[in-house]
Amino acid sequence: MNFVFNERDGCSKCPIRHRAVCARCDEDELAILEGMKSYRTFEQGETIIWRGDDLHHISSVVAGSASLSRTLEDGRTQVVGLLLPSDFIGSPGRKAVEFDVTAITDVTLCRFERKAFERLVSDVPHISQRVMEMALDELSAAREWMVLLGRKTAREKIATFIEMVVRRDTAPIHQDQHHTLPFTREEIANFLGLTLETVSRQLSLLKKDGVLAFVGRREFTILDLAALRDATGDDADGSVIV
Amino acid sequence: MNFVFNERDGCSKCPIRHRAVCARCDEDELAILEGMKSYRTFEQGETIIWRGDDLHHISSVVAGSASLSRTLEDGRTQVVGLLLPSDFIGSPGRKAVEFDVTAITDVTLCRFERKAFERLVSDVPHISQRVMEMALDELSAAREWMVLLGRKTAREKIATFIEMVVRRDTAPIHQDQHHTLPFTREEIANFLGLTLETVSRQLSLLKKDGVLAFVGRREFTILDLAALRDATGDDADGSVIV
DNA sequence: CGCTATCTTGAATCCCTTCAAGTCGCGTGG
DNA sequence: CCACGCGACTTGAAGGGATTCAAGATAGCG
Repeated sequence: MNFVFNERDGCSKCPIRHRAVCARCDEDELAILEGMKSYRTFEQGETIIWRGDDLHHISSVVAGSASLSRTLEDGRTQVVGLLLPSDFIGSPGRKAVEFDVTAITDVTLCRFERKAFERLVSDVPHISQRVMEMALDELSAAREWMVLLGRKTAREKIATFIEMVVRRDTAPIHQDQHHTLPFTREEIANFLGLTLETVSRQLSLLKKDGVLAFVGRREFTILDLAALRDATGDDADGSVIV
Repeated sequence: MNFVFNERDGCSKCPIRHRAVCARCDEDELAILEGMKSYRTFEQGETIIWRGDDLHHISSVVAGSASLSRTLEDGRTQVVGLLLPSDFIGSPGRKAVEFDVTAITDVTLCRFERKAFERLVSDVPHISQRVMEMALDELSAAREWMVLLGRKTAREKIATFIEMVVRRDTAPIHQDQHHTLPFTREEIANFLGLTLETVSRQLSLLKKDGVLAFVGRREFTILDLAALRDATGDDADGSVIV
């Protein structure tokens, strides 16, 4: 299941073939997409598109990760979404993007010219069905995050974040597994609506409380999964309804 | 353009005909929907569906308004969305709802049995296209709200909220127009991630600063639109990208 | 006209931020 | 190989904005 991305390969060998906007397409439809797509890469830290920029393409993240964020005039910034492989950038029907998109790691995008993609949305039901599914999933995730931003304490935010990172890595979650934080303290802070100092302090507290153990600054293991779950503020059952 | 809802009328006379999930449907498709729909009403304050409940229907709000919210174990609650006429409740493809849905005013829903609606999503492209559009719009709105919840001060939150309420009423916005807050202080607080006392205090401050004038507790006019805009923390241009 | 839910205002507290000073760790170049 | 330098991180102390707790005021309704 571990594909390595190679531009030369056709769509059928694409690592996100079964999760991206093309997931429901059959071979014939895939052939159409094949003729329309182009790739572009961005380096870590590079801005992929600025808020307000004209939206020439609808893109899917093939490899790497990116963030969606908004920065207020005085510099406060809030991350409103993470884009992982298979997630898409840009909305069909919108001429501009509403958030800054920044490459967290090196990123490869599979892009479609926007007008052409909008025709696909009209003509190929499998496309609109899949985009609908993905948008509804994103919407759920965004609302879940709103609860965190609006009502959770710093400790609960951090615990929820750690649990999310770990769940991305492995399912089901076990104790004593090794994990890596793929973000700086500042990125975590902008994601959780905190300052980087508070993030640092709360991580230290979780460490002091014997919930997490750190090896270096980014590598950690969970020592007490129950305590971590408890600290999230969510219901005991895990709060994840699929 | 001001339809009054009457169950006896067919879909073509429905007040949300051109905005709801059926917006893109032609007359033939509408005839199918006509045979599948049923109405149900809820009284103000009534819970329409609880988080975790089985989702038997996909519904559209025809009249009235409802809120989507989550309540943590200790009672903290966060409103994650407002449902106004034409907005839908429930996601095709999901067996349960993830948030509590509560009637803010008396509410009338137009409902489709979920399984049947999911077949529509597969068979009628105009449905999936429209749901896709609506989900993408909701997603944008949710992300915009995440910025507010994560990074704005109490004053900025209140100013943004007032501006939103006013924009719903009238476009373009003028000073000295009369408006009504359709929520209690507590509902506003749960929407903004604040306490009701803070909401009250900030409204009093805006009044003292000559930005708003109140007639009673819910009725107000804008005295200084520029100051209100300024207080939102958003860019001068209004931040609304369509 | 009085009752009650809603709202306002005050005072104390607390959690997070801000400001400031280090420490750590990693890559680079001597 | 180690010193150096710099970005990332940690920790402390002070400050502030929002919450909490506690009275009252107001308005809308029977």
